[in-house]
Amino acid sequence: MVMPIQRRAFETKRRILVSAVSLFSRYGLNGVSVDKIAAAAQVNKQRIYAYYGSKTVLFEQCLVQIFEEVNSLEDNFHDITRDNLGEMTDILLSHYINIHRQVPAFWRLIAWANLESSSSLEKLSGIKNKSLSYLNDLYQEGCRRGILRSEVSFDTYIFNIFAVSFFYQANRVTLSNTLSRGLFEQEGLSKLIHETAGLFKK
Amino acid sequence: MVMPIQRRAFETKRRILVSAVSLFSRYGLNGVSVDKIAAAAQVNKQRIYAYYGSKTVLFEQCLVQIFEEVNSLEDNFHDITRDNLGEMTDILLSHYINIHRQVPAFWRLIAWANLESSSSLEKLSGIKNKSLSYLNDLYQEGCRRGILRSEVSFDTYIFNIFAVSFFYQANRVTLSNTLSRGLFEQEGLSKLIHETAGLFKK
Amino acid sequence: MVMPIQRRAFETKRRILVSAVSLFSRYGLNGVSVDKIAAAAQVNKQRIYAYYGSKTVLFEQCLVQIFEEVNSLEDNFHDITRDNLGEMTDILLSHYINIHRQVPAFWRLIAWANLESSSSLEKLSGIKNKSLSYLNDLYQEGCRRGILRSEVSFDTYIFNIFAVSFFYQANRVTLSNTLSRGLFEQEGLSKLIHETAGLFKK
Amino acid sequence: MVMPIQRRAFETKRRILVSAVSLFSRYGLNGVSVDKIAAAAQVNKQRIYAYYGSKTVLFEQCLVQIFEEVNSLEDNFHDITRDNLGEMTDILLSHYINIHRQVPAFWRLIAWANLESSSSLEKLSGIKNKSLSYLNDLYQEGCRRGILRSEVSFDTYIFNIFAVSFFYQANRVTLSNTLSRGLFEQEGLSKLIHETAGLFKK
DNA sequence: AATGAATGAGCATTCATTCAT
DNA sequence: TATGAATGAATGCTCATTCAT
Repeated sequence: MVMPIQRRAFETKRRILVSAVSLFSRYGLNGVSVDKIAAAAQVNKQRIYAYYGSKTVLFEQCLVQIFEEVNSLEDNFHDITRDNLGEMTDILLSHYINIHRQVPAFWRLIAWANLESSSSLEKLSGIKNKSLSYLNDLYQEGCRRGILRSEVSFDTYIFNIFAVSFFYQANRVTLSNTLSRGLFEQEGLSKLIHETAGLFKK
Repeated sequence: MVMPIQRRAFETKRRILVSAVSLFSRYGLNGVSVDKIAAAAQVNKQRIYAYYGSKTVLFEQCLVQIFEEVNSLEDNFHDITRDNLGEMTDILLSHYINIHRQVPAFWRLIAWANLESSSSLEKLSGIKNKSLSYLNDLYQEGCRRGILRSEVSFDTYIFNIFAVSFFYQANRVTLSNTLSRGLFEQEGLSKLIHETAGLFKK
Repeated sequence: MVMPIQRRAFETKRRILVSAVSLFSRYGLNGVSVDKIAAAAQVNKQRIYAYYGSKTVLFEQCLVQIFEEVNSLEDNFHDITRDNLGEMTDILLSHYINIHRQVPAFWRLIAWANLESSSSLEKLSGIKNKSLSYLNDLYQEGCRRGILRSEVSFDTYIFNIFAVSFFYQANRVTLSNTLSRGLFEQEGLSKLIHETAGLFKK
Repeated sequence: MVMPIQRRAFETKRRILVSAVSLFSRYGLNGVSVDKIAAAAQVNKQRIYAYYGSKTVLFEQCLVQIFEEVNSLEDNFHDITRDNLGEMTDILLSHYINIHRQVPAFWRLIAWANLESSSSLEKLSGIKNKSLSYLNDLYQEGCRRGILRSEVSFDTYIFNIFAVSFFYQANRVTLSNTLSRGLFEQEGLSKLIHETAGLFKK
């Protein structure tokens, strides 16, 4: 009693990707051997080359995969509505900081890619964050109503949010040695989020 | 006319460090072989082990080195005085973005360290940013005079500045594929700096 | 409008052989992968095993194939007749040198086979050169008439012709580095052919 | 009690070359793995790269080595003198056929090189056969005395001798299946040598 | 007849590190 | 202090061959 052939192949390919995301995010492109990915996926090494062509291509596919995964976690932005625009920034900051905490593969793969990729990663261009236009609409509404600062563009707004949440996770090791360590305890984080969110309120 | 033996050893050790900073920052701990560092420093490989013990220790020394280097570039904050507190944030943002552009080894080594270091990098603790207390004084003065927002702590202030400048450089590759590419042209950057600085003004 | 199934199989088998001859002659038994033959023949790899059993057997079939091909090119020896026996050797030398130039797969496969084959290549025994007896008759006639040297047997005669023409092509790379390079220009070749042919004339 | 370091290294390098000549001549560039050479030479694989750089370069060095070896076996041409010019060709033919029999690595490496080398093997240019000018002198003398055919140039003469002796060894496998098998028995060979030598006598 | 999936061994080359001088 | 020699384990990738459909 065997699996239908396409499904089996599909699962093999999937298993490779899952293992690769996990390993690449931890150790980076150069830190992981194809052998180890194959072992982790319980797959013959050759399958990796049959399905992905090269280690580098596999790495890029991992990036695409993690972006899609994280994108699909953002449906809950619909709890931000016209009625609680004042808390929008708090919600977004908390959301992204949480994402980076719960899906560390996200910031890690991004960081590895920025360091190790010589290529232009054009495959990512296709994965536009679908929430952005929705958030933009809300942001404009907030400005109109005088809740948010209309002299600050949405581009700057979202950039700051991304920057703060990414930086907070991605630079823990160095930051906790160079800035105050309190930042990484619950109280410090709350203060950071609250005060940063305040920056955008009128 | 030969160099005294201690001085010669010192220069050898130094040459190793300089080459290592350059190579590690570009290719990371795993991306660089000891052979290549030795070749770049025009030094026998064994010298590296004699002076630094292991590749990992050498990498950590590179981090310390780059932090010290960058710290020494910050003297010029003395052009921020009580008379131009309104432009303080613009100056700081521009300064750090410039540093990251001119000394890419800085953010790169930091990024590698955050990804690759399992250790706690305690050696960095010693290198407190000596400018911070000076900037803190200025910031408090700005708040008192009503130029800056007194409900925002200095911790949050400096964190945001570090985050924005680091993120801007370190995530170029992925950002230019996922956010607007205009960000990385002159006009986009000016807008980002100006609007971000505005956030901190009352 | 589909091909009858047997004919289709026949063509598949043929396509494999043609691609294999081309690749094996260029890169040898060890230099060619079954995958590449399959790709060149636009055939599933498994077909090769179905039709030929193994890579080695396929290689031997290529040898047989090229011998048959070259044999079929020799009909034109009928332009050697009793009336121009004096030019017989010139014609033969030119002919074989031309063959080796135009069908390099011939000498190459022969050379590979002599180097790589541990087996005795008995399959080749069946392919006797059908021109040989015809040429033998002409040679004897030439001897009788005093045009050729009757103290030289036909075996020696034909061996010399094969040797010179084969060696000329098959050792170009090393010869042009160890003997005179002029050999491989038009003039040098003409001289070689003319003088060698002269050896056999009385 | 250890060997002086340079001598030890020299022997290591030598051992690699000897093993490589033996293996490459038998199985060709593609048929031999660096691992096997290292094992045969009882040497760490890395040494091969330290001393020769790559498998290809090592192969080329093997060619150079075998040419030098064979060249050094030719001193005995001094048994050809002005007194036995009539037997010169017999002696040369026997000599080279013997060389190819006793040092099969010679013709085999040459054959592999002609098949596998994409490069131009310019390293061989340096190793001009030092006997050639000596033989040329004798040949001219033979012509003057009316023993040899003055209408045949030395170039053609030596080419024929090289061709026959090489072809006789290098094409055994295919020849014994396509021409008469008697060639490769003692009697057949004697006849071939005697009759071929006769071609060059007046 | 034909195909994609799968495998285990092998490949050329490089690595971090230690040894001997 | 400085160096070349040496090592054993990886590394990314390919191979000939077989299996399942």
